Order: sequence, then C-alpha cells, then structure tokens
Amino acid sequence: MSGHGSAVDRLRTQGYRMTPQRLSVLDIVAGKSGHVGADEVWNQVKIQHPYVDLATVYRTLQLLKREGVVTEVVIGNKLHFELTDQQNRHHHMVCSHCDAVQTLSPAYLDELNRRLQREFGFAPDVENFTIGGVCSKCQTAESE
Amino acid sequence: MSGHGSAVDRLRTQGYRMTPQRLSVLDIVAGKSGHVGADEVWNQVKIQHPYVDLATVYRTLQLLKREGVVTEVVIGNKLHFELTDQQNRHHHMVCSHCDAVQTLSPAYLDELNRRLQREFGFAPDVENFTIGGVCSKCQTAESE
DNA sequence: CTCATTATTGCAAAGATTTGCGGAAACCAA
DNA sequence: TTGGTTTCCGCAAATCTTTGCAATAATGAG
Repeated sequence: MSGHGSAVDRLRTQGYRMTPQRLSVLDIVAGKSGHVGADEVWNQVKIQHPYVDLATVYRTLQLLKREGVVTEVVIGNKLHFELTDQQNRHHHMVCSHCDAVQTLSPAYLDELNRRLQREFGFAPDVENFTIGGVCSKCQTAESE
Repeated sequence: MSGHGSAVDRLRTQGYRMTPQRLSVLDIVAGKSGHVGADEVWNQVKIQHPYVDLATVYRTLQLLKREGVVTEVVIGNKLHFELTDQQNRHHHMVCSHCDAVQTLSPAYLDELNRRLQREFGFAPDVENFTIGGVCSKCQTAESE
C-alpha cells in the first residue's frame, strides 16, 4: 500500500518469514507519516491482531531496523520508528527539553561518515543516528 | 584527589548540596580511568556507604552529567559514565557488535556542531555524543 | 501429504532506568 | 540553638525494553 511492498519481498528473499504479525507492524509504521512510538505501534497492531504480544512488536521493530526498513529515533527515553524513505533520507535532531524533532539532511553527516570510515575503519550507523541537544526555542526560553 | 575538587566547589556554589552520597558517586567515577557502568558505580559506592540506593546513584549521575562533570557513554543497552576531562575532551564510537569503544577527537564534530548551531540554532550535546556503528574488526569478521 | 527441521511467537520474567512520595538531612535566618 | 524552608534520599512501584523458553507455525525434502 504505502510503497513498502518491495521491502517485504526483499525480506522474504533473505529468508525471513513474513508472518501476519510482522506485516502488521510494518503496515502501521508505514502508515504513519512521521515517527511512531513502540507502544503506539502495539496498540494499532492489536486492533487487527489482538493476540500479538508487545515483545513480538519490539522484536519485529528491531528486525526491520537491522534490515534498514525502518529508522529508529530516540525521543526522550522512548524508542520511535519511521519507515526508511530512500528517496528522502534524513537524520534527526531531538531536543532534550521539549522532545521536538527536527530532520537533518544526510549532507551534514557525509564528511563525518567518510572520515570515520576512512581513518578508523569504523562504519557509523548514520541511518539510525539521532543527535540530542537543545532546540532554538528552548535555548531562548532558558536564558530568560 | 583525582582533580575533581573544583567540580565539587562549583556544584556547591550553584546551590547543590554535596552530600556523602553524591561525593561518593563522583569519587568512584573519577577514580576509574575509563567509563563505568551505573551498576558498577553502585557496587563501589556501597562498599563505603552500604545504605545508598540505586535510584540515588542514577539521579546523581544524571545531575553530574547535566552539570558537565561526567560524560555519558551508551554501550549496548547500558549507560556508562566517565569523568569529563576538559584537558582531553573526546567523544565515543561504540561498536554495536562487540561493544568496543573508541574515542574520537572533538575536531571531528566541530564542523557539524557549528553548522547545527548556526543554521538551525540547535545546540547539540556533543559532550555526551555517542555514535554507534560497526568497528573495523567486526566488519572484517562479518564478511567471512 | 507427511515428517523433520528451523524460525517465530506468546508468555513470563528479568533488566535497566525513571518516578512519586513521605521522611530525613541540609541550609538559613533570627 | 531553634524553627522553618528547601533539597535530597530511601523505598517502592512503574516504565520501557530485552531475553529465555516451551509451544506453535512455516518451510522444505522425500
């Protein structure tokens, strides 16, 4: 539906069994325009498949993350996920004060990415990269 | 002892009460050359102050982090901490396969830091910045 | 189709970290 | 000192996420 059919095929080809549980989790994440918390994914999944366990949701999300299908965003102390959009890749800046999320073009990480790879042989997981900090709004609010 | 006395003074000046619990937590972290897990901090603290609660350790570590006295390093699914060394600042790269930690000179983040600040007004918390990925050792091991 | 093999799930429990709350400790002014 | 105020702590419980395990479901060979 939301253009993640190819991901399903790819996962199947890789030997994963695309069970109703997994398909449902992926559908929920793909159906949201932004990021979704793990608990919200679970709540949505349960509407169609009431027996699905939260552990399965977490395991599926980790699997989808590992395979590059979804991107993880750490907001506050909670994990959120969104469908990885290859046509519109981006990273995330999260404000530790108000939990606001801003997106960041991959260009900003290109150089760091290359340098870590070249100079240390370290392959950073830029896809699931979230940088914390304080957004401009909260900075000005703080200094009052 | 380990050169964190000035931090204690500063915290006191800021209005924090430097209780035995807090001093003990700081002492333990400062006494280690590298990073320490929260649970290990607790175990060490309990040797001198057996009644100290784990929640207090966590609260203190967060306080020290907030005030820039210690740096947080996310390793696997656990939080580690080390004394912030202003003379030898560095960030961390953590391998998601083997949990190995490499340090990274601040120079690598300077440009990103400035750009986020300048272009978005976003003040990234580079101090407690940990970037995940796969280290060179695990990369070669993977491709076999 | 049947059997053997392997992957996946639900369930329950463990782990790691955070939070609410009443009491204790620290601080400050008189 | 003493009393009043604020901060901090221990305790217990909650929250979020991960993990072990036995049962179930999917897969592939014969």
